[in-house]
Amino acid sequence: MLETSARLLRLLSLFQGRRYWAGADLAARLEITSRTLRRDVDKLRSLGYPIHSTSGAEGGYQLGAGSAMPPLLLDDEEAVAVALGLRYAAAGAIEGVEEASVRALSKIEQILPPRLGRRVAALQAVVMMPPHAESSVNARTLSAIASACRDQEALRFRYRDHAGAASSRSVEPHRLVSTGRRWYLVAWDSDRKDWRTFRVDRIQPRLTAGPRVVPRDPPAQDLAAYVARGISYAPRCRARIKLLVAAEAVAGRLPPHIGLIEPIDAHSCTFEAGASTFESLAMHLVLLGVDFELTEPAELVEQVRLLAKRYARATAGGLSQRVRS
Amino acid sequence: MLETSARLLRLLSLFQGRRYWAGADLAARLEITSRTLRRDVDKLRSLGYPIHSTSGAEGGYQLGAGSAMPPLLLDDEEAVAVALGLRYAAAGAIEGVEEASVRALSKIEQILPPRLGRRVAALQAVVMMPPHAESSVNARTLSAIASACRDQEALRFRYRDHAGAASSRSVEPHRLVSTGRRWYLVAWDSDRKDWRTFRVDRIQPRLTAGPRVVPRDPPAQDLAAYVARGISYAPRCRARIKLLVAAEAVAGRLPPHIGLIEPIDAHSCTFEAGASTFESLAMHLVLLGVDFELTEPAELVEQVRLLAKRYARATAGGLSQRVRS
DNA sequence: GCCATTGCGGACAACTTCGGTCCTCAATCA
DNA sequence: TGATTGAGGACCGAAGTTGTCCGCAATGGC
Repeated sequence: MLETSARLLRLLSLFQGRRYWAGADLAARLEITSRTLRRDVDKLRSLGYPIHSTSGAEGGYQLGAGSAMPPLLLDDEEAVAVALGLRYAAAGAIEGVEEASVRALSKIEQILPPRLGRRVAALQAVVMMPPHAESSVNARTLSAIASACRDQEALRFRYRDHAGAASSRSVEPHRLVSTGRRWYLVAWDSDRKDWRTFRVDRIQPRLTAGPRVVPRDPPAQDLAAYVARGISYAPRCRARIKLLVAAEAVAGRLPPHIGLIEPIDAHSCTFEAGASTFESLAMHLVLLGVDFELTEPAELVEQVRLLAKRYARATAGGLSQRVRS
Repeated sequence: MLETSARLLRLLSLFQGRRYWAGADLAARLEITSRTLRRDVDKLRSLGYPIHSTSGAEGGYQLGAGSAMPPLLLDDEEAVAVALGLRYAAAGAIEGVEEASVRALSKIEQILPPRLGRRVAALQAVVMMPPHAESSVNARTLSAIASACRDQEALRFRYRDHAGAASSRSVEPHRLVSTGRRWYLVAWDSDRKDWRTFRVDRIQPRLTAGPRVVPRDPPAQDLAAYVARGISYAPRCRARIKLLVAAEAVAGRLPPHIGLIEPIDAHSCTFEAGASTFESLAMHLVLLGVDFELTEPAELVEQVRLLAKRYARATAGGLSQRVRS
């Protein structure tokens, strides 16, 4: 039933536009009887979307926050805003989500209607990059490379190596890696027949998209570590923290370039971490969301205290979670 | 058919994760025969999603950019990145999309699973606001107010007026308006029984959400103009530009606070615009996407030339639009 | 030019679902 | 208590779904 599918999508979209809906209103909007509406609501529920309802006068339906992310239905303006926000985040303005931003960006740019793409480009042209992006990376370049990685397309670009010498490269891109300060592309160099790591800010991609290639086995399991070794990146601030949970419980909960988790026993482990500032180190610690013991260094202790306060303030002003007043 | 709807969504999500898919792969993923896959593809097509396909060896399917925005299917990481990027954009970092950002933000925060909401809050606590946000507005406050407007909920907050005197307000929020420099809330003050305009950066919202209220007629049709009058906001840079299209053709194509469109005749009109810098004025001009005549002021002319160049550069490095290499 | 590969889509049949109608029940609030 | 609103069972005709089988068309390597 094509019409049913479309209607479910419309129903979701209505719920994203407004929180509360009376059953009669929804039924009228969708041009169905209220019985069918109830059935549709049931369908959404059985698809995993938590729709609360209340009886009586002033009753109605409301979509709550579930355990999984429902599809986001954006109008044109909103899509442009999201694309711009992601470009910002991907450029390094928001530490900790760079890789996810690029992934989301390549998703949205792939399906963004051309007329909206033009608006994004126009707005982007005037927007300044975040001040602390060390070597500003073109969001479009990032997104293009990310797409090539995802779609397994060969890529040709001009590259300026650390000595300043320019060369033309032809590669099979494998993955983008962000060290938190810079972007790197791990790719198989077709000419040199070996894996290479490229700094993205030194890449000038060609317009032409290459043919599809079969994916190769990556040069290392932990690409973040592979890149880190290759570029001898030495974070200024380091610390060893004892976490009061099992190693498995935190594995994969934080970007891998942040630090190493090593088990001590069944309910504690060591977190060896490095970052460019104690502030960001403290943040990642808080992000882990587990109990830990921390005595030194003093700077980190202080930062964690500061963060705890900020975090409290930030959450104190939050949205209420009530179902109904 | 519930399963069919869910499968269509999964199919869309697969397409957003990778561009090219062989029919057999898709069918295997969805555990259906290739015939059913073709039927599903047809369904998506008839729902308006442009899915291209190619025959022959190495053939396959690919989702292109259509004329409408398909639902965005994000994983957890990506959702967090989007929420953070939007908070950034809403805070004024990206001129021109503030209102859309807030709308998208309140959409996504409403359905964001709580565990992701915590991550957003944690990351947000460490992220600095954009440097040029004149009076920094808490993204959470903005999002809370936007939700209240959308859901027609009464709102109580503490307000510090321009003299610095604090008061407690109880309002029926109507709409958020961004002048490009600051956020304002247009609301019906329940105590004073009149419309009021509040500067959002002076609002300290209460946690408790109020009861739902029936929407009132707004105090003016053009709320942006209403707010602008109320705050006597005088942009430093002004210009009158002759646009070579009918007034109707551009109406509603740009944020209303930017300027006024007045018809001259059937194929031209006057654009009276103001902005804080000639640069942003030039941007909005380019954004209109129509032919125009511009001779003065000289600063604006220069900015438009600069912008045209930048715009060209920005689009020159773009993603290719090919269907297949 | 041949041939393998891959997508296209019609036809069919067994089966499932859909959606309107009609009904009773339960919760909520004035 | 009564009005309002959601919940959901029963029924039934109409409509959609899916796998199977088929021949056709486009593409690219040999």
